[in-house]
Amino acid sequence: MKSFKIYDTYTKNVTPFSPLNHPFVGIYICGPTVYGHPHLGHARGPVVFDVLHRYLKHLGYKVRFVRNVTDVGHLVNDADEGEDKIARKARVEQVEPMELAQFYTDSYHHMLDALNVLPASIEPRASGHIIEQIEMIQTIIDNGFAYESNGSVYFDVPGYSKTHDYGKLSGRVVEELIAGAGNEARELEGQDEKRNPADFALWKKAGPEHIMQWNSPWSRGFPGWHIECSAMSRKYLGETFDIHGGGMDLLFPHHESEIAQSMACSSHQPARYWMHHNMITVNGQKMAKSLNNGISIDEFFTGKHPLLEKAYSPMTLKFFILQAHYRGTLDFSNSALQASEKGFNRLITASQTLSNIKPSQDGKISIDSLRQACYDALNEDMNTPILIANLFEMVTLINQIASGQTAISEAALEELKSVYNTFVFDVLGLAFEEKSGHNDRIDGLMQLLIDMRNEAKAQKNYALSDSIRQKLAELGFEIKDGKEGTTYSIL
RNA sequence: GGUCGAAUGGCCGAGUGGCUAGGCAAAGCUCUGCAAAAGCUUCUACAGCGGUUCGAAUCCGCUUUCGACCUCCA
Repeated sequence: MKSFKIYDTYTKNVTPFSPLNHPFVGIYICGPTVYGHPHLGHARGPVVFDVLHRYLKHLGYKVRFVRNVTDVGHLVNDADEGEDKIARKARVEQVEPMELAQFYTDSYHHMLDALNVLPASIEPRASGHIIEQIEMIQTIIDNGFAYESNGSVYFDVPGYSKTHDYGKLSGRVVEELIAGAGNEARELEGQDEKRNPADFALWKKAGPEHIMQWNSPWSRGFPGWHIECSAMSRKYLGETFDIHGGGMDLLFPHHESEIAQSMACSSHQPARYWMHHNMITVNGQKMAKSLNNGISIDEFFTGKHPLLEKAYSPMTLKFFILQAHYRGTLDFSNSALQASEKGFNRLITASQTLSNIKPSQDGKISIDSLRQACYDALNEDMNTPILIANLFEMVTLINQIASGQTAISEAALEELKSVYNTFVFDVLGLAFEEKSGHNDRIDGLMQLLIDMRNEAKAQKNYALSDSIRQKLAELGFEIKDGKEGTTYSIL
């Protein structure tokens, strides 16, 4: 059996995964900045890393999964100048900053619940770790890698890069960053506080317009962009932990700076593996606020957006995401979503079919190779599309058995049930969707109608039987006549 | 402008040198009172031009088109 391998962005190789302290695995994922409702693109990271979380658990690891909530520190403008994003929005909406952060954190959690994402072991907030951030900044200053300037503290990139490789993760050339390459066309405010344009803020002195501010040795202010993740991952996972994940757009400067901060603080690489998922695009372009092409999660689930032909369910979205490899871009389109919707239904219906299958003495089917193919797919850098392809092979097998075209032994059937349900529900984290609500009373009611229709059929009263079928279809119930009897599903 | 990446059948999307996924859509057949569901079958693609090789979607070069990052971003 192949071992679990993941693509490490830092070394740019697919490398075998082995945890620092077997069987424990520490994972840190950069969570959302809670200044707005989540959009479609925000769903990808949680879904991708949920599979990682679930698969590692399935493999027997004890996982501590940390996902932060950024409720301070991200600025509206570049160059470390400008208002805190959250504070700005709070002023606009006339509410407490923390009220706003809570509101959008809840919104984010609603999305996670809908997508059946496992809860994080720890979900730290940046605003709750100001002390840790200040301590870390002080250590970096003491170590000579940061300097104070007018109440703010900046990381000394040129100084750091004399002895360290700033830019390795994101493929930047540090000399060009130091020279300010790419900044020529931009008007950057407050660069005079910095010794070098490549330097980034660890602490910012707050002006009176900043609602969120804290005391520090340097000024009353707020922490910089990147220090929160370094401080919180360090606190909960240690100076070095196993996997750090996030979107590819965080590669630079966020993750690059995290590495620098950790190295400057403790001479340790923060993460042993860096995993980055790609973006969801709309018409080939990244979904982003600035492009005004964002579809909020709520709009997606209700279908209320000009780009949407209809509403799509959370599981359709999850399945859509999992049908592509996490490192490739994934382009949104209605036809692709509708294909995913049908594919997901096929997969989930097969699970129900499977539970009704009867084993046979002369069954010759073996699913050993299919099971192995499932593990191989995930072991090879979490290739969920190949895993799903293998699951569909099982679906065909399940349907063949159910229609009597082939037979399966009791032992093989148990194995098939175990493998299929494990991967569909436990590892991929897909779930039945209670559209109108399957329950005992509906089931009983439906059985009554099915019996009545079958009686009509037996009496060749097709007008009545077709009428029952038609009326049920109009109500969203699909009647399926199989060899083993009649079943129904809710559309 | 710099750095990096992508181009696969009607659509989505795997696949890194020979065995050429999977889903959706389409067509035919089986089953069915008729349907639906399900099964079987068919549709065999790799942007273009060169090169390497016995053999290339896969490696190399060039061209074209597109994208990401370089600024908050999942």
